[in-house]
Amino acid sequence: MKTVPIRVAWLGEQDCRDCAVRNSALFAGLQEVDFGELHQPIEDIILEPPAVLYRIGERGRVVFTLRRGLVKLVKYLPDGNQRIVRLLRHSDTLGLEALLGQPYPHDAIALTRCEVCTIPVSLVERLGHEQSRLCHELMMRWQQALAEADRWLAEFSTGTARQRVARLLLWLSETAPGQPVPLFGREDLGAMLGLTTETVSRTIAELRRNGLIQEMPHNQLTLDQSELQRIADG
Amino acid sequence: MKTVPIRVAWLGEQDCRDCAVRNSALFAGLQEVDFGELHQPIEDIILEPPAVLYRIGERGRVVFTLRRGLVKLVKYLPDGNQRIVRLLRHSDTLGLEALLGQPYPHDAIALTRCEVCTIPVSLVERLGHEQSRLCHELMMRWQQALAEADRWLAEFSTGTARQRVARLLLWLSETAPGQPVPLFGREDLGAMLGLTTETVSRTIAELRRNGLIQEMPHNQLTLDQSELQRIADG
DNA sequence: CGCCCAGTTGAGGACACTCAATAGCGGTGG
DNA sequence: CCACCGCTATTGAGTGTCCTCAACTGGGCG
Repeated sequence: MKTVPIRVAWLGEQDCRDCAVRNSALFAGLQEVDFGELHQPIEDIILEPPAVLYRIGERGRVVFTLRRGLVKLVKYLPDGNQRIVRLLRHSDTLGLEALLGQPYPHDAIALTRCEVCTIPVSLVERLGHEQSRLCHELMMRWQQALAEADRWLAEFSTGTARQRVARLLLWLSETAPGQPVPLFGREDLGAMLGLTTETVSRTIAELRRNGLIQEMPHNQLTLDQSELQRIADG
Repeated sequence: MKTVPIRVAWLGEQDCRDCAVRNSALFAGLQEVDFGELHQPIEDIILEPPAVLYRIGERGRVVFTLRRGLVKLVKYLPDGNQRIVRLLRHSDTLGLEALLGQPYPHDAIALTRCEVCTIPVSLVERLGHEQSRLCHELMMRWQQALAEADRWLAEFSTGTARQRVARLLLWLSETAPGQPVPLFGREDLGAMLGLTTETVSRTIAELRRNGLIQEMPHNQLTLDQSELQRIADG
């Protein structure tokens, strides 16, 4: 059995050469010839929200690359409240802790429909011995995660409710500026921003009334980027 | 010239074999024999607050190991306000970004008198090619930094002012429970906790009135650990 | 149809922020 | 040695934002 509790669909083992995130994924640094090594079971699965990738405290034997979708990393406070410490998106890596034999430090839960590669730790270790480039690539991953963590602290836990919401919406639109962004439950939004669901609801309602955001089908939003940026900057 | 702007004292090159943080430092995983490689200029310097280790945007060619003291990592918001995203302490590593050729993403500023090892990136790279254990050690560093970052978000940017202050004081006493903890400027405390200086001042004054903390010489505090823990847990 | 859950909206109050004045502390210079 | 200055911490009053508790709405689904 794997550590992936909910497997909605299974795309089958597939060659990373064809991966859509080839250039930004973990094995991007490998030469073509190295892919001969990849006859390991790298599985590609699809998760429907709110599927659980892993639970806090579990010791997994796989790391994940997120090919599509959004995943939240959740911690729990002494009083039982949840706090979302980060979101992961396209080409981000999850569960690097498994490489160090450490238990996962969060719950990882899909916020949208996700496409995820599961890569056995044993494979990474084997390749890592010969491929110092893989080692470098892994460090890049960690560094990126750290930069995001710092950004979350600085942007999403600081300022007024309106500023935080605006910044989060802009963050969500970063990958594809101008495109509609998915909006999720008020409870999740609150846990990301350190606000209550009611405050988030009110703030979003106000942005909508002022025309800074517009509802689209499928819970998608179109943003007034410049105006939101003005709010975000205070 | 080095990237260290303020060098108050220089202890001279020294063999990492004798380092006080040998077992927890970056090169802990290396065998005795490997130290033959270490005829590189690993410098050991002392910084007085508020000395600057590095500035945001700089591209350094050294990583740092903190042997003694506290260092703050500072980001700046669009409105110019600062936000301290993390503190580093005994045996923590700074500036890992340099290993990836990236600019430092924060200002790193000494909060207390600090003793710091500066390790040239070139040295780490050279050793890393042969020593996969060093690679592993580096990943541990990154993971630890990430765990701390998440913790800061969850603990110090959530809850009431009293809870945040209590958690920060407990965090400061973690390395040496029961020992007095250093207290720094209200402005820094505010930037760590996402509060104003006045609120921090009021909160600390109240804790003092209630006997949960006691002033000591040299800006040191003794804590009522259990009672503070009760507050921290809400 | 009616339940259930998520989102919205409202009223009231608590908490933290703002602005402002005061107090304490260390350094400097007369 | 003391007076003065500058800086930080403290304290106060008033305001605003966000939280709490509660009622209401609306869509999805059995």
